[in-house]
Amino acid sequence: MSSPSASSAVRLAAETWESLFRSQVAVMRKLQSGPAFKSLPVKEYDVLFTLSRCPSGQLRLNEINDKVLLSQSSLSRLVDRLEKRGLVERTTAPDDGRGVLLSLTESGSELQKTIGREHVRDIAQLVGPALTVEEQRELLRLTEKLRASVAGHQPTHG
Amino acid sequence: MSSPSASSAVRLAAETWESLFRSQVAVMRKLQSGPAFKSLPVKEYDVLFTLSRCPSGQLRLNEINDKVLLSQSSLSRLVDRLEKRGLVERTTAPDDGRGVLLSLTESGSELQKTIGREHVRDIAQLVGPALTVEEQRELLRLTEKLRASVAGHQPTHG
DNA sequence: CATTGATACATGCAAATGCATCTAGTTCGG
DNA sequence: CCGAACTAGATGCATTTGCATGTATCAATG
Repeated sequence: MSSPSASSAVRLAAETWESLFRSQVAVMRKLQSGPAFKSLPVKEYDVLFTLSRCPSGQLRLNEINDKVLLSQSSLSRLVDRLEKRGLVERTTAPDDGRGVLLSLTESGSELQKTIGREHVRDIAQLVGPALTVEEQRELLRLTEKLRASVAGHQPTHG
Repeated sequence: MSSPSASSAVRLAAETWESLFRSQVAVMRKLQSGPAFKSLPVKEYDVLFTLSRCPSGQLRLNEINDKVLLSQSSLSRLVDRLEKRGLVERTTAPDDGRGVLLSLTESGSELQKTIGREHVRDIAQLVGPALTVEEQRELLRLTEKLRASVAGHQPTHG
């Protein structure tokens, strides 16, 4: 806790997070202002996307909640909206009566694909020119490592 | 536009962004749930922080708006709240009567420092164990490069 | 310097969000 | 089996957000 470089280690971590955060803001701002998200807000698309990547095609609400930066109640209501538009379906979880399984409808799957294609192009246009392929691979590796480490951590506040 | 690996380049960019985004969500979720932000929401702290880093101590609202993921109107009202709490001050820009310069009050500066100290510790606790110093330096470099590239880009939609 | 268009920020209003709480289903100790 | 503690998700309500628009200032053009 008191090595010669303890404070510089703390500073480096803070600067790294700050830079990661600002780059996320910059990219996200561009992406969400694009025409891909005129028909559906990014956060709602993100739920459709998450469902589309899931092998079983179904996810519990709390699993989805881990992936998006929304409170439980906000996600519940976001899903209300998606359901009202006929893009997803709620089902009671078979093994746990409290749980809700969410799945894409045909229409939801189609909309996800349509937006997804455009979205992926937008991403490539932003990230492609910014970083070499090698740099992208490294950024992918580092952020994945960071996410994995953070996901498996206790708060430890105090 | 049609090299053999065009589609895999697109996929890599998309996966890289996805990973960056999810890691940001995971870290942010931990950070904002900590006790550091009981007294002030993260977004409001972020404005205080941004002002505290600024050499002149003053920033235009539109400059701040570039750094945070908020609409212009939401930032305007967020600043209302900060002003009402006596943490910042609005001044008309001397060289441009339309503009508003924002600066920290003494009280705002103190609160920023108090929260900031705790916040930086939390960050170090999350990022420090996740990545080596070398990896953090590389992540810092890559995200900074990405941000700089994206900031200087036209939308190019269509 | 009048006019037209653009830029910076504020505001009305509807929609989204989060906190606290509620309901229902599950788990565990006896 | 029963009841207490726990978990998943829904809901009431106040706050926050964004879109559209308003107001004031600036810049460009004739």
